[in-house]
Amino acid sequence: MCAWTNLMTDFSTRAERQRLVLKLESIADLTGEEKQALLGLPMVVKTVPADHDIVSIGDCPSHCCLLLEGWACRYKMLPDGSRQIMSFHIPGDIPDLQSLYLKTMDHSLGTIVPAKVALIHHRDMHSLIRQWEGISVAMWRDSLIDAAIFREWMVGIGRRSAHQRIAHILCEMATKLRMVALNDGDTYPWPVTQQEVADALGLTDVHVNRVLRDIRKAGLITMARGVFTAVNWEGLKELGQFEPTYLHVEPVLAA
Amino acid sequence: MCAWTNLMTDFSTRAERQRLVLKLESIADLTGEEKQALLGLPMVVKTVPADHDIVSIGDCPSHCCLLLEGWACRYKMLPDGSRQIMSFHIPGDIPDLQSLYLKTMDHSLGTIVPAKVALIHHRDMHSLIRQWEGISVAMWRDSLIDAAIFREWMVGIGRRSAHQRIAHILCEMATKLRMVALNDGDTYPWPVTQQEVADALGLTDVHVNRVLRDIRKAGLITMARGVFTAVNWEGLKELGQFEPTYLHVEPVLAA
DNA sequence: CGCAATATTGACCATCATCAATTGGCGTGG
DNA sequence: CCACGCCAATTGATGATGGTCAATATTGCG
Repeated sequence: MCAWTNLMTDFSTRAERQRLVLKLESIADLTGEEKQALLGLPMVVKTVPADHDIVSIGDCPSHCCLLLEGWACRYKMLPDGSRQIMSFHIPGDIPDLQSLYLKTMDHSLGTIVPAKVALIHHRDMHSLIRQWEGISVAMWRDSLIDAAIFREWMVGIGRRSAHQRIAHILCEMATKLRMVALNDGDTYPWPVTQQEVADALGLTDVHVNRVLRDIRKAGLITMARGVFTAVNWEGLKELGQFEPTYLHVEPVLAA
Repeated sequence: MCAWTNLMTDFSTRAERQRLVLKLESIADLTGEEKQALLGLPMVVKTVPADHDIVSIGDCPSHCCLLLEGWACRYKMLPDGSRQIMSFHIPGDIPDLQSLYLKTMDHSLGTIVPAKVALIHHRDMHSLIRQWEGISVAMWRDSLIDAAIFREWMVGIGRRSAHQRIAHILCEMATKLRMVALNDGDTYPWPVTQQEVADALGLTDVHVNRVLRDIRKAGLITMARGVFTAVNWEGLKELGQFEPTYLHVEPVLAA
């Protein structure tokens, strides 16, 4: 049951294909030819409502998906009905790149808010990777950075307090949003419910609520109506022990 | 401070290079030429004592490491001295493949017991990947399976009880050991201390001890002197909610 | 305006952490 | 061969972080 069948469909605009170039350029160097090749990549654009799967566990997708608008998350359900969210994704991300090499999805990818995604056929992606070294390197780096973020989340869930975890994820998402210029000053979009934060951090919604109140009262952030502001960025970083090395934003020094 | 400088060093034997072929064949199809290419790969063998880093956080390695003997783990230390282990590795694994594309280590790789590793220069690995499609696919799959295991651990630490987590990790390691024929019947090597299990699962050593006692008393396992036996494999799987899909051992159907 | 989803707060409780002491296994050296 | 010492395993007592259950307030939205 793919949520996007029967939904609005269109061919991609140039601006949308440009998004992919911008994303990959942020993680590896690309030649002019490589950028041209990316701009020629066939993509089909679909919209997906909030809280719907883009790809579900057990699926064997034939396409990768580039997130154009909205937020998504990867998650797994447990037998008792609880959920673990394993990553949040923002525009520019390619959350199911892995389906290129692992046929069966071992988790689901769902929207958090209404989203627009571009579907890229595996065949096309494979031939691009085969042909262009720079694109291949960018894809490698992207999925390895993905894994690095998983590891950092494990550290948080395993060894950090609830206060530290929440501060940390705010820092992480703020940094990721800044990298693709999706924020305005110290203010960031925050379309995630407290229940979703709880599912991401191994907590309950009730506890997330209390901790957010503490962090607000401590004057580190404000948060309201889908927006969060880092009032005291240094303090927030310190509370969350945020050290962005694992995001590997280091200047990319060619292949 | 590389732990292996000044330690015993040697060129690899054919059997050791064969290990790499076996590992990669277990995750992707290789042609005869590709296997030959792998057997020709220059490797230098080193021994590393127990509890020493093979690569440390912050390092910029010039080599990848193939684990030949012993167990290793990837981990991060926290400011308060606590530790999160993010993966266990057994012979055949290439735990720092990521250093091929991400210059700086964002975590450390250390031994659990005395180990023997083969070092492969990035240059050689890169040229192999560039030249041989099958080897490239195997490497991709390997690092994506790695990421899938991280995600599964997140699920455990975030949402499973201590009993479930411990049962789950026993199932996982048993399955991995069976895949490379490192066990004997229902008995598996288990060189990991309770403290290390605790650091992997986000628990304390004391609690791991109590939970292991429960699981032993329930007749699911026995564990002693570096060896563990699955007495009731089905029961253990059920307790741990172990579903090995995420290990992607599905029959590999060509590229 | 009214419903539904989300956020918020309170009271109580459980899992797991902390602190501390004891036991057992095993290698080493006298 | 046995005593010593070290490390890991084990057990007990107590406590704190975060979970559960439940009620109420807000907010967004048609």
